[in-house]
Amino acid sequence: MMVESASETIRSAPSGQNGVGSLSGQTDGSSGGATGTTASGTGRDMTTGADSNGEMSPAELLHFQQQQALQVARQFLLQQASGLSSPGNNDSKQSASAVQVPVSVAMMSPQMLTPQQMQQILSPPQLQALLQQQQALMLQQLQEYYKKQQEQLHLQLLTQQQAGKPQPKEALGNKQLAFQQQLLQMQQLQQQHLLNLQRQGLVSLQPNQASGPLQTLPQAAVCPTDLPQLWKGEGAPGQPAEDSVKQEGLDLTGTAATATSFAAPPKVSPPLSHHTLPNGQPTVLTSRRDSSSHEETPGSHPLYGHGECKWPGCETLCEDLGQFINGDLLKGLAVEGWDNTTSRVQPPAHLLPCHPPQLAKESERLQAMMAHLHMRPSEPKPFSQPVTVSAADSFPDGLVHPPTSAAAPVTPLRPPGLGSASLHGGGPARRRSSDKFCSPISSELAQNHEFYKNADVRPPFTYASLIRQAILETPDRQLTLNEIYNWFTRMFAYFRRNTATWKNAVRHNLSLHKCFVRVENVKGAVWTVDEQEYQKRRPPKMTGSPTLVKNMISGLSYGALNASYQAALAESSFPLLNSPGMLNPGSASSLLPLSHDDVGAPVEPLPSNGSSSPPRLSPPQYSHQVHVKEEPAEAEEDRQPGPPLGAPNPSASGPPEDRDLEEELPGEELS
DNA sequence: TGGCCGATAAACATCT
DNA sequence: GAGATGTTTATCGGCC
Repeated sequence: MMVESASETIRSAPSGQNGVGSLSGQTDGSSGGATGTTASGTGRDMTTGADSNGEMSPAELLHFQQQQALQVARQFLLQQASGLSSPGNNDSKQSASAVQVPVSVAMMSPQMLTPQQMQQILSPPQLQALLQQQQALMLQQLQEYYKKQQEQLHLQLLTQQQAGKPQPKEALGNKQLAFQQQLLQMQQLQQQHLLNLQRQGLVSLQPNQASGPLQTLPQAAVCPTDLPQLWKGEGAPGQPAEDSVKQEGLDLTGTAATATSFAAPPKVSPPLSHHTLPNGQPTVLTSRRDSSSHEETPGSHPLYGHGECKWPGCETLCEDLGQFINGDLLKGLAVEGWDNTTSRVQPPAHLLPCHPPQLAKESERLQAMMAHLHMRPSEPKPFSQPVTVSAADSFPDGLVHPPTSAAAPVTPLRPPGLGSASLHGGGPARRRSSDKFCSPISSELAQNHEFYKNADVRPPFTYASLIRQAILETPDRQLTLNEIYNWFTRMFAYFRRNTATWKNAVRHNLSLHKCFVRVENVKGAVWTVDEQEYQKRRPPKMTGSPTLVKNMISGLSYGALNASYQAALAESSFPLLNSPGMLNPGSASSLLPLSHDDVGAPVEPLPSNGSSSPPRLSPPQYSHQVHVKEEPAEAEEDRQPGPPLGAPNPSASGPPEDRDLEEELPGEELS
């Protein structure tokens, strides 16, 4: 009964995944209307956007940039996937449950790789790096675009002034309105993009950031561009943030929470109002069209509705549209200090500040968003998750809650670089070949240490692998049971709960597998690893399996690409990649001998593979591991005295030798 | 379909 | 006696 219920609990996780799929499908469907039909839909948006101002609208520019970046990313991923996805890969099996397509990436370019595949292939740091590059590029081009846009506006104004024909206020207001709409759209699209990234777990959002207006972040946030400077310009002189207290639709938490309900946007709110677009979902684009229609409709204005200005945070009461345009809307210019008589050739940001506090707020938001995208690895990152039905119900914020407080497995994310099976709530570790062959535990842990540390995701490794990793990470190559427990809880958020279950499993594995040797120490009993036994227990039948061979080879090539890509990304000063846990040679070297624990064993039975040394490993080490199983016991006993790294520990290296003889010597204990 | 492997649960023994 | 530790068995699911 207990087993049954437990199994049900485990099986409920995949259903949760299906929930993701269904919800994502929903969202995808809704987004498909606006952006899912990238080819045609974008084109429509582009036309509408171009209709209004005769140029590329911010929406389409943003869209275009996203697609460009994703296209590059996908091309890169395709190269990897071509090697990774073997015919027998689990993709086919995933397809049933992988119907879900997370919104943001898929909506931009549904062709080629799916976001899941991206997540499978790329580790979170890589994905984050990719996204950050994408964001940086996007922002840069947006910045250029707005520069041009503002310069054009300014030039037009100057021309009109010099011609002595002051532009009618209404025309000016319309011009400015169009630009403000574009600004809003850009912000909304960015938020939408960010939200979608959060849903996919590609970007984390700290609760404080989510709930708290992003303006609390320092101004000197890691901003790849000087866009905030441009935005602030001289027209937005450090407005007090108190004026921007009202955080309505743009609040990311709210957007996440209302993600499921946005499909039915309020009908009464103006399209560009943040009330209307609580989560910046693709309705932004739809609303763009709506806004165009609004502009065409006399007596209506996207920023005006229900007798008040719909500019976020303004809500100035206006009796009619004319009063709104001539009064509230243009008042912003006067407030800002715009002087039609002066010929200022200043950054045209001052054209915008109809409501300077709001502009400052929005600019701060943007800053915060960009700063958020440059999150530091050291920060506790409650990795966001794809919104599942159950998770969305229980965790409206869409974030992974602290594992210690999590009452139920959340399994928010696909463990990086691994198959979707790793997502199965209780079953990821049940995968055998794929995770072992394609994802060396040590390198995986080295790359995604922060991920597993903070995300309540079950590591896709067997208990034996984890125990071994824990033991081998120590200088002495030995750990007490309690220390192993501590390592588990320290390294994995997942193991901070259900302690009885996994601790029992740990003990079970320690006792069950011969590779774990119990040694009586002065401090008590410690556990060590018998590498030979560990390698022995590896399934040797892989030799004849072309699929596994291909997987393995693909994994190696992936490692090469991964390394090169990480190196390339490292140049972009991506913090995660420079974090000690990522590419730190020291930590990497300490883990290096272990990194092929899962790869080396499968590789080793392949005679021809000996030449193709894994890129991530130094040839000597690799060959060393290869010999572990092939060499006779006496040869490996020659190696035994010295662990791959660290000082040889007599107590650690001794027992394995005894353990090797254990099968013949019943009395296995040394003591 | 069966075997293998890993996860999980549980019972039991031993030790502190 | 309680808890931690260690061993063993049984069952189930995933994968090949």
